[in-house]
Parts: sequence; structure tokens; C-alpha cells
Amino acid sequence: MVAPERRRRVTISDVAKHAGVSKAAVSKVIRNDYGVSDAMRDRVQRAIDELGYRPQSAARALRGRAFTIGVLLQHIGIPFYAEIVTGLVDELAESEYQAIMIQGGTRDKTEKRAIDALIDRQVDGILMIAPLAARTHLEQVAREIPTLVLGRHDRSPAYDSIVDDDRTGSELVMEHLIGLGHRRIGHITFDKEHGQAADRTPHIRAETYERVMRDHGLAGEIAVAATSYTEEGGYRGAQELLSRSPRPTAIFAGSDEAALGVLAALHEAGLSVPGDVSVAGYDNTKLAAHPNIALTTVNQDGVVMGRTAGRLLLERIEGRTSAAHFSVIPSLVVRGSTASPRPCPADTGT
Amino acid sequence: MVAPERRRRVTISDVAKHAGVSKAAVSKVIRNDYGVSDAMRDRVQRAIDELGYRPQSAARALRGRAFTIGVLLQHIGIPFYAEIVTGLVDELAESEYQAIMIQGGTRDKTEKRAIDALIDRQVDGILMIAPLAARTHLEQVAREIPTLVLGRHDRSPAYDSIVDDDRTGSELVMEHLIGLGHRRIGHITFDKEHGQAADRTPHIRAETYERVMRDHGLAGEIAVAATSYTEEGGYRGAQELLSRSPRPTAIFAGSDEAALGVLAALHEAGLSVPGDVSVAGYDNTKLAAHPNIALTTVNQDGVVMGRTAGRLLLERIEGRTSAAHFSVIPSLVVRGSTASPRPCPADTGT
DNA sequence: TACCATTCATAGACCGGTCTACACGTGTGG
DNA sequence: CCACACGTGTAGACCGGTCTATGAATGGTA
Repeated sequence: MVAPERRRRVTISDVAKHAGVSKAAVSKVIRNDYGVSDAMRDRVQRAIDELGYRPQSAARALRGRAFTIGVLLQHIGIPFYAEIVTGLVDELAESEYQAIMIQGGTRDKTEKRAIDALIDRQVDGILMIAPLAARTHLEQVAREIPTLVLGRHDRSPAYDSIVDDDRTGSELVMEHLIGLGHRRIGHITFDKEHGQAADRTPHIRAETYERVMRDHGLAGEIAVAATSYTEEGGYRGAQELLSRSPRPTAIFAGSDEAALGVLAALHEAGLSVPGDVSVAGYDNTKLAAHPNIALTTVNQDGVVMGRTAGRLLLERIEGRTSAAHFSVIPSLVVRGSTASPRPCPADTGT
Repeated sequence: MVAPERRRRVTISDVAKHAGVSKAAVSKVIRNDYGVSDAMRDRVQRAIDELGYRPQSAARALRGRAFTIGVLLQHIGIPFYAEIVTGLVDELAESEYQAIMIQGGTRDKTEKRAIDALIDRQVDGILMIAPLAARTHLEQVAREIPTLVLGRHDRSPAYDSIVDDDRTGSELVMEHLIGLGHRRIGHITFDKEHGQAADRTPHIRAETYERVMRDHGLAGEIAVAATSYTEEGGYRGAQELLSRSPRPTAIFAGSDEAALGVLAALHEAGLSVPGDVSVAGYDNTKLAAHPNIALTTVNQDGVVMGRTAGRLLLERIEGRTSAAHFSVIPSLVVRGSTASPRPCPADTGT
């Protein structure tokens, strides 16, 4: 059996020949360039339609643009990232640009490979969602390609950035919990070993947690478990916090995913939520709203962030050279996972 | 302020000049081609390392390969897809190939645009996860590019396919529920209007549901809500099923996501799970395991499917012309969301 | 009528790779 | 000693677009 002949693609030359004009003319029509008569435009457009021609991105990229925005994310399974991408794709839908996504994984090495892959594929702009790489590396990339970094607080004149105001968001959670009467509040953060510098989101959330605790005279109650922002990290972190005596009456997890792990650990330990322990997360993942979870959390509008990212990137590609920095104001979403702590005799006795 | 000079990339000519050899020689070394002496290889490799050269994918694509696998998925937020991608990326990690993902959305038009975008970007192979497109369109794509379709039952000699044995999986769920003593079992499937033909997963799950019901003499109890496989679809579907009188004692949702919606609807209606209604899903999403959800569901190993997909695609790219079709055997995971129905006086009275 | 500016279309270089065809030793067998 | 095969390296065409430089045609003005 012979493999079916792989049909040759329609090229710009085919269109030119079919319309009886030059390649350059066709190219101009495609790019909506200056200096094309109406008659020529119609004629070429008809040829394009008749042959079903689509320009080949790889060939365009060599000289001009690839009309591609590359998105770097650690893993496509992270729900909050999905919202960002939704926003980006929305924004790009009206343009000629297409978003492609690539997984960077959770290690520097794999992330670097992914970033290189995007650059090698000649994307016109890169959206990096919470990248691990050092700032100097990001700046180096930004020198080659318009870059937008989402979710990191280290601004740079070399690239645009969009970031949630993690300070405000964390304050909202903490004031809520303390307002409910909690004093022993634990926090779950991201392990410093995983390359979390002072400018990273987890650090700011943790720092704010500690500051608010101190501001309310609760310095002695500070309890931080440094694991990770995954469900598994939340699970381990909660086990660590619950082993303390007396145990905390509330846990502020640095992310919704971690909060899910906290809920799992509490369930396993036979503790009720919010009866025994209140739980709060961060991100307002779609899942947090599910009645079986009903997680109090911080809402940062991922879709809007994604849209903004798209707009800023297109601007950069069009030639803007000044850096833009957006900070999104989050809001608290109170659900069933937080309540006032049960009055407990042990509390007064201490 | 002047924008920083955009540094010109190192090209193959730079490497050739630096090593004092021809472009062709460098190209041969890169591609590990025949006819290169050890001395030449060392020399070129040193130049590559010294200059930090990486070949540009777009340029390679024009003549040879782009070393890129394109993945089409409806939306990156779908948890089961994340597992597939994990498997694919794993498999590709050892090769030179990179996976890029693109969102096709839930409409034919947007999906077509996404597929075209992958083709225009000269990917070497395409993995389509549960595509909406008509079979003829898939075959047309497959004629141009090695293609693997995952999650559809319409085999074709033109492309490889990997599919979960939805018949077996659905039987497992139904036998489980019936074995527990349920008779009024409802099902939530995907709306036919959304282009769901007989070869699609939702249709097979629904068909199997009906067949098993009939086989057990429960033809009269068949109740199907055709909404969608999303959480919102599950929610609406459950409302529809629960409005029947008497209401079903169990609901088999076609996907875990839909099952989440069912749980939400039950919660809202003040019904307990599994006390009042048992719920089962399909896919064994990570979330289904969470103790707050504890969903009985069908496990299909997404990671293995992804790995297999990667392997098959690479084989195709290497030249295999015969079609390969894999069917993955699923297994039932029983959790807390299913139990025997409460004995109810209304049952006997009917 | 001659000259110039403007508009429109084209030829051909170019991007950075791959790949084919060929040149140049070098050893081998007749 | 010549013909030939073989292993190694190179020149240059080529992929499918973009873009620059140039030419042809047209209209307006002195």
C-alpha cells in the first residue's frame, strides 16, 4: 500500500500565478500594505479565496512577523492560569495573532528549555506566568522579544508586568480572620528552596501575614509551614500546623490549591470546617465556589489580567518602548469555610 | 530615550565563520548527519558552544522539520487534558521535540482556526484531544501532517487514534450502581446539537447507559438529560432529572466535571450524597479524589495515554504509514458518593 | 510640450536554515 | 599507472514569505 501523496501546500507564488500578478503584490494585499489599487486587491483576494491560500507562519517569521504570542506556564492544569489564558485568547481573537502555550515545569532547567523553545520558534511576544527564572534572565529575554511578566513583583524597565496586589489581598484575608476573633492563625507558603526570592508572590503573602499578625499583637502566634502551593503542599503544611499544641483555629493557605490540601488534611483528622478550623485560600479558583468546598478566598480577576496582558503585548509589538506595570486590586470572597472560632476553655487558661 | 539595540541572533553562518568551515558542515553536525569526521564534529561543536548557538525553528521548518508537536485542546482548564499533556511532555522530553498547545474552544469555527494555526506554524505532528471537527476534516488534516486523534471512536486509516474504552467504563459504572440496588438511574450527556455524532465519546457513554438499563429490565426508568460535560451542564442536567417524580436515586454523569455540577445542584436542593442520591462521574480527575468530593468515577490513565500519543506521533514522523489504534481499558474507582439507595416506601407503591 | 511628483506594480535580494550535486583527496584493485 | 570507489567538505539552489529599489504610467503644473 502506498501512502497517499502528501499534497503540496498552496504558496504565495501559486496565488500570484493564478491572479496573474507578482508575489510582491499578493504579499502587499495580505499585509494590507500601502500602494495597492482596489482592482488589484479584489483580484488577489479572489485568487486567495479560490485557492484557499493561507500564508505560512514559519516563512513569514523569517523576515517579518510570525503573528504568534507564546505563553509560558508551569503546567496547564493550574486552574488560575486557565483563566488568564482565557482572557488572553479573548483579546487576541480580534487580531491576527494566535496564542500558543508551552509548559515550563517547576524546575529552572525545564523552564529555560521552554523559554528557549518559544524564542527559537520566533514568537512575536512572550507572556510569562509566574516564571521561576532570575530577573536578569528575564531581562535578557526581554531584550530579544517583547515580554510581559505576570505574577511577579520585581518590576523592570525591560519588560511589562501585571501583578496582583498580594499585599492588599493578604491583608483582606487576615483582617477578615482576625475580625472573626481568630488569634492562632497558621499560614502555608511556598518553600524558599524552590527559588522564591523576596519579589515573588508567595514571599509577599507570607510577609504580609506576619506583619498583620504583629500589628495585632499576635507575634507569638505566628506559625508558618513552608511547603508549596500545590494541593499536596497544602496537605503537608496543614499536618505540620495541626501538630502544634494548641492547634491553630484558622489556616490561611497561600493558594486555593493548597487550601484544598488543607481541607483534605482536616477531613482526615476528623476536624470540621469551619467549626474546628477556618480555612481561607487565595485566587478564587472556579473550584472554590463549589458548595462542597465553599472556600473563603481572594478574587483576582484572571480573565481581566489575561486581556490586559494581550493588549500590552500587542502594544509592545507595535513599537512601544516604555515599560507598563499594572497592579490589580483583589477583593475578598467570603464563603462557608470561615467563621468565628468556637469559644474554647483552653484559650483563656493559657 | 532610545530602545536598547535588539541584539542580532547568532546564526549558522556565524558559527561556520567562527569555526572556519561551511554552513553545510555545521548543519550536518547539528542534524547528526552522515559524512562528518570526528575532528570536524569537535571543531563545530566547540564553536556552537562558544557562541551559544541555537538553530531557529522557523528557518528549519521551511526546508526540514520544526521539531514541534502541536496539541489541540478545547481549553487548558480541563483537568483530564492536563494529565494527557503531562504524559506527552514526559515522552517528548528525551527527544528534540517540543510540545506547544493551542486552544480550540468549543465551537467548530474557533477550533478550525486553531488547527489551521498549527498547520501554518509547520508543526511536525498534531495531537488532537477530543476534537469537534468532522471526520472528513480530520482526514484532510492528516493528509498534510501526521495526526493522532485522542478520545474519538471513529477510526480512520489516515490517522492514529487513542481512545478510552467508554463502553466498558460505562458498564462498570452502571453495573456498580445497579449492583447497589439502584433502579431509577439518571444520566447526563452532551447535547447532540454540539456536533456530537455517533462516534463521539458522549454518545457511547449514553448509549451504553441505555443498553445496560434495558438489559436489566429498566427500560422504563431511563432518564437522560442532554446538556454538556461542563460543571454548569451537570448542574442544569441534575435540576432537570431531579424535577421528575419520583426522582432518581442515582445519577451517572458523563464526566467528572458534570458530576461536580450534579453535586452542587444536590447540595442546593438540600439532598444528601449518597444518602438521597448517589452520584458517579467519569475520568477520575484529580479533584474527584478530594475528600470533600469523594466521587465514584472511572479511571482512564491520562498520563499513559499522553505518553503513548507522543510515541506514536514520533513514529509517524519517522515514516510509519500504517495506522495505529489504541484502546485503553478503564477501571472503576469507588468512593463515598455512591451507596445503596435508602429503602423508600414510595418505591413499592408505584 | 517638457518636467516633476505620485501612484501602482514588479524584480530580485534576503531571512536562516536544509539538501543536492559536485569537487577533492586517498586508498585499492586490476 | 590508471580507473574507481569512498569518505569528507563545500558551493549554491531552495523553502515561502517580506521588503527594498526601481520602473512604468498617470496627472498636474510651468
